Amino acid sequence: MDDASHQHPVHPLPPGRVTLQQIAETLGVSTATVSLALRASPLVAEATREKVQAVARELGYVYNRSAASLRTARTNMIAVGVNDVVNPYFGEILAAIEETLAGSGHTVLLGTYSDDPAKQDRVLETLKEYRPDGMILCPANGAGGDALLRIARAGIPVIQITREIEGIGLDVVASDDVAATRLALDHLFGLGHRRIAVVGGNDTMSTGRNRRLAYRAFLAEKGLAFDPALMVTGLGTRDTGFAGIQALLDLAAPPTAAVCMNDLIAFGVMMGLRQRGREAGRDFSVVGADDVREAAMWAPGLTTVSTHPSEQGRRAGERVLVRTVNPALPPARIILPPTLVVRGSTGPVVP
Amino acid sequence: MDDASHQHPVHPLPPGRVTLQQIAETLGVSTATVSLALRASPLVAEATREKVQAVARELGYVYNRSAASLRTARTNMIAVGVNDVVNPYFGEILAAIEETLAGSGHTVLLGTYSDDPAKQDRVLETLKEYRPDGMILCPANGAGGDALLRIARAGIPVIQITREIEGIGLDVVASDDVAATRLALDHLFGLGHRRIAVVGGNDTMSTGRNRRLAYRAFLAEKGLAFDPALMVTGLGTRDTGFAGIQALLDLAAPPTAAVCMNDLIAFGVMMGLRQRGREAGRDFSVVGADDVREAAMWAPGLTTVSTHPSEQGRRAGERVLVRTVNPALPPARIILPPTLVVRGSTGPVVP
DNA sequence: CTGAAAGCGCTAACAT
DNA sequence: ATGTTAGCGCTTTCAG
Repeated sequence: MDDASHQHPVHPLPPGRVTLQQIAETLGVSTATVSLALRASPLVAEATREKVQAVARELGYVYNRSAASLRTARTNMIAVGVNDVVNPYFGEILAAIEETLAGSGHTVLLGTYSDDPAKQDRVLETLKEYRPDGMILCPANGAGGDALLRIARAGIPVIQITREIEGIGLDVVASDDVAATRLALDHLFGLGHRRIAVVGGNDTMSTGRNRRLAYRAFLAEKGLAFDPALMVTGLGTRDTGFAGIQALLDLAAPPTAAVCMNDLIAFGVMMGLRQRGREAGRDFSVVGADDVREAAMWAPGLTTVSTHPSEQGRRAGERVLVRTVNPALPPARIILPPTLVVRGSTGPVVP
Repeated sequence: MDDASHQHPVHPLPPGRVTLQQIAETLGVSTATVSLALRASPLVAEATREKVQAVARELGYVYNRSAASLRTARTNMIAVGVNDVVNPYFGEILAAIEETLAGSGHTVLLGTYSDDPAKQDRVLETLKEYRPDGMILCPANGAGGDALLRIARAGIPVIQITREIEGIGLDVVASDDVAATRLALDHLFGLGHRRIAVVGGNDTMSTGRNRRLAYRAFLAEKGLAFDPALMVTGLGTRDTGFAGIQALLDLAAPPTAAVCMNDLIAFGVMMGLRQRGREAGRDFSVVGADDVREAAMWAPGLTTVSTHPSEQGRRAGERVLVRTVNPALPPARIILPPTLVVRGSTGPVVP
């Protein structure tokens, strides 16, 4: 009787894939042994382990993580959701996360949503179906907490990064927005600036809200009047900075300095200044935020408040792994202290 | 008799996850019906479909892709392997790939390997185990074709992007290196430059090799002597450019212009020039390659040969999906024509 | 239009 | 130290 012709009554899937089973049959051992041997378990004899691994290599065996995941309910994937990977800030965060996770055998599943809450919800829903062991997310501008909470309730650890939906009780890794704002404003104040604009941000995300509140608190503290015309709302793009500085310079009483929500905005401001025949650091002072690599490369170099993006990524990676092991941990807010980096784009006020 | 206490003799996995089975039981239908209903199959009655979807939502059901993948041998994941996501060139490629794939229901699984062939091999081996439906890879500098071929032989479509291991018969999406080099050199030659350096690249990857050959061919064609001192070897980083231009300016007969392997190198060259009190476009001409977003933002703007990174990403994404559907397609080389973008960093030769 | 049954490839009890 | 067995959650024949 020809066994081979009978053992697979239907075979709709592409044949030829090597499985544990086949290794087991080739060697006349059980699949359990092969499974253990491939994972170098001490339960299996040295000699068998070597034989199994040799045959596996010979047959071109490739471990099937889908199958293992179904059994173990772990995927070794961590989903990362950010707005935009071209933005160097998110690029640095993503790179740091990827590097941290790779070190402990985890792989990044990536989703992006361009600061669009509806798209964010769709993307996160999909990522969830892959059953990642955890997720690291930067909430889209204006997004509510529902999507994140649904994920957490499905048993997947969620780490918020950079921005936070307040009060939903999920881990956060971010930079201290209030401290960052104060660092920038203190620096400019010390240089003699009194009319200081804030460019970018809005009140629909935590960073914008916190920093704008800190700005108003600072003004109040120094006895300076708040002028709404000095607060330019906008997303964190070069365009926001470029357009923003034009409007500010057209004011009857223009500012002498600007604090920007991020470095990209600051680059836009510096370009806009140059177009108006002015030079950052000489005629006008500009402070950025984040300290992306590019900030040091500009001429003049950009004075900025570093929010340590790589460090944020690393910490978020570490945190998600911790939560993977111990899901019951109480929520943590890991708020990194920002640092002022003084370069050439700021200088004493000119009358 | 209490059924609930007997139906699961062992239950080592965390309980409480909602499955198809549970939806089926709640409604008194079969899992097959639920499965079809959730995917909106026309085989199932409108009314049942609605009931099923309502219950699914109510119970907080989350589709388990690991389970589906095990059954269907498709994961809807595409693995992307690049050297470094902080590099804006790869950032743009990655973003374009992600966007293209998301449009057709595929998710990106990310791996990076910092131009290290050994790390590349490890990363690719891991990515392979997730059984992505396809892979888009930029080979590490100096890597051989074995790793890529092993993946292809395991039945996973492989698309090489930007760089290529020649002669292994796998799809490629890239820019025309020879044309790019000619575009840059013709531009400089037309401006009167005769001593033109080439900064960055090496002979262990296709782009470097091709462009350096094209450089020598151009010199020969124009009857210019080849001076090895004008060919600076190095990776595609700002540092390579910064150090490279210093060495070039120290030469007894320094060049009057430089063609760089990519924009990052060109930025480094421009910084190095500035440090020596020279200005790109006035005292020395610099041409980059790739046209990353940042190139337009410099002052002066960088003249560069665009290799259309977003377009490469988009095409690679489309190609991998095509191959997913039809794996037997003959290998294609999709070579995009580069474009010269003239900005301020080049000018007539100064004596 | 719906149900029954088998099985994707792996791991974890448990038994030997 | 190794084998037996069951089952993770889904999709797909095939029957009705």
